[in-house]
Amino acid sequence: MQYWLLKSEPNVWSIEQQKNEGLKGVVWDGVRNYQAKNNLGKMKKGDLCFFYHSNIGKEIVGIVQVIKEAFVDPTDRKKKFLAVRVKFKKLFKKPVSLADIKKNNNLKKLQLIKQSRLSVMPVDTKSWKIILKMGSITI
DNA sequence: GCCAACGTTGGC
DNA sequence: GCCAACGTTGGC
Repeated sequence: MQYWLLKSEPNVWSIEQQKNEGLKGVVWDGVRNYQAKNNLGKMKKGDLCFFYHSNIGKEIVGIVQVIKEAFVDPTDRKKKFLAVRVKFKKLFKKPVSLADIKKNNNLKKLQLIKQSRLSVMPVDTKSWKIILKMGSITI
């Protein structure tokens, strides 16, 4: 089991919309960055991902789960990039803001801080657990 | 709205 | 293959 963080602007794709799609989930497409693509390619069915709202909110708001491993992004005409299918899993009781993450010395290594432009990134188990606690949820 | 940090493109 | 110019993302 591997953990990830997915980023989206809530006015494009919010956790609420994700929730509304229910069990069938949504295709996570539109990624046009090689580093993000490589990460998508490593995802396994069942992996869990934090769902981060960029720009508006700037906080981790929930968790989604990978239900279909990487395939060619249907929106990519050149068929170079990948997409996965994810479904809504859980909402944070208390969203964990970027400011809170920055304040926590144990989360210094999160790529979210260093590489703010990357939209798909791995999260190590330790950080995952810390953030779950901060959001006062269990999985 | 500004700007830093990246990515990408295209001329050479 | 290098690098300048340009475009985009996202925090502030």
